Amino acid sequence: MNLLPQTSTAEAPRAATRALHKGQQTRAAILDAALGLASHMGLEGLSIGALAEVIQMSKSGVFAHFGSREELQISVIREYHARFEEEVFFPAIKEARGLPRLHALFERWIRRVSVELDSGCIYISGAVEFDDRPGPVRDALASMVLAWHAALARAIRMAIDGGQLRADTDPEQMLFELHGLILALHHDARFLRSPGALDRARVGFQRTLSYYALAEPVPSAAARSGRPQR
Amino acid sequence: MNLLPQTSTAEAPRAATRALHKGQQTRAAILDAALGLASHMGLEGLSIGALAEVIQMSKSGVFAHFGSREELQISVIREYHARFEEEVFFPAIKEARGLPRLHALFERWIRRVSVELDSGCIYISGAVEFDDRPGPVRDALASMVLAWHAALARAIRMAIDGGQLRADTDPEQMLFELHGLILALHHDARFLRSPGALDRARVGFQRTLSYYALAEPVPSAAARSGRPQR
DNA sequence: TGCAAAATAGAACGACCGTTCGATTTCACC
DNA sequence: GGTGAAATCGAACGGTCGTTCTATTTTGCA
Repeated sequence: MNLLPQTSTAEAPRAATRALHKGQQTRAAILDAALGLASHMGLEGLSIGALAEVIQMSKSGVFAHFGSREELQISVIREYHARFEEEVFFPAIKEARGLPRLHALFERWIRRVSVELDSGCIYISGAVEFDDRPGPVRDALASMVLAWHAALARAIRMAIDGGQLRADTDPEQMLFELHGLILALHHDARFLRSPGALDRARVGFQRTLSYYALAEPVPSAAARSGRPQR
Repeated sequence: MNLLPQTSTAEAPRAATRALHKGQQTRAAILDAALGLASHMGLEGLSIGALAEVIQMSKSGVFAHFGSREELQISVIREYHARFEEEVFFPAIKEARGLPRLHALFERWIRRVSVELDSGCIYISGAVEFDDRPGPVRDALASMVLAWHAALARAIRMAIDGGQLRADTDPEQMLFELHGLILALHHDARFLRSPGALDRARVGFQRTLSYYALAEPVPSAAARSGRPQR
């Protein structure tokens, strides 16, 4: 059973048996604060000065742990990835293959995105911030997102193989639509503060499922009356 | 027939009959460049210095036209709104009520979002940038987005009244799902640079339509086998 | 053509940014 | 308990930011 990519928190000491050295535990504290800060201000809005103030450390003290702002951003992405795995992926993977697992993945994904307290989804905000900005940060972000999408596609494919979804289901297409529900949820809940968004995402999930679980291929009936203009 | 909110470019001169005074045409040129810049760097990344360089003017010269950066951002939002109206809303509203109009709205919306040359959608990037930041910029953005959503909901409602969509269709729910397709398209096309995204959005639209145009209420059949964990 | 008004330029401001460097403190281990 | 290494600090750097002033140029109209 394959997981998302390597979870190891970057460069762990060779002898990882001993308790955390001082440096690593403050580094963890910094990352924790950075994660909260980045989810509010975005990865681009994350500044070392503001971070130092939250942590109650000197700017240079914080800086020394990462060597550059870019490396800090990447570390934040990796930390988010690790938490995402722990809160969404690992619990859901324990469910039985097929629809139960797919449902668990979606339901936990929904909750991760719609928490309003802290932590807007860095995958989503990062995708918008870096869609025009090549570089290592974008690469790190993209690889994490792609890994997560691949995990979802795998779950969909298992439901197909198990006969719970139509055999002609295109996993990428279905994933596209489910991902859309998540993004709409994020938009309506976080930006518009629309209270019903969470349930709309759930309804959309059931509606999508009800289609791909159907027997006959495509009820193309009345849908084709609205045609494109060219 | 109601349009999106007032289109008037902010404060036009009382005697608007005459040709544009010098100030207004440079203001228009500035806004044009600002729009291009903001769609690449985001509204928060839009800086007066960079803008002045593009326009080949002094920083203070640019600044004088808006009085503050915030007012510049709001002006950019209004300008984007006007262009969005012109490229998406007005042409589509000429189509016959019901599915043809709804389809035209969606198709033009899709194209507006997926152009890769310039102009990422400011509605989408702005929503992510300002979902945690109250203030006049966020308010302006939200009111434009809500107006656009209201226009779409109206089009959906007309299709229901015309008998082209099921009578029990929830317009807000259907809008939520269509909006999700747009957001997924924006994500996959712009961030992941996935080439098939445009067609996936179109397929998703037809699939959504095929459901809401169906006769019987809900084929709840096999869809309920995956249950939430609480 | 001349003149008030509008538009633009240029320099300067305080603030924050990421980063560097050398001094100093704190830690881990023999 | 001492000692070398690791962690942290504080000051300073060059740069960009939005904004404010005061000149200077350009415009529109009598």
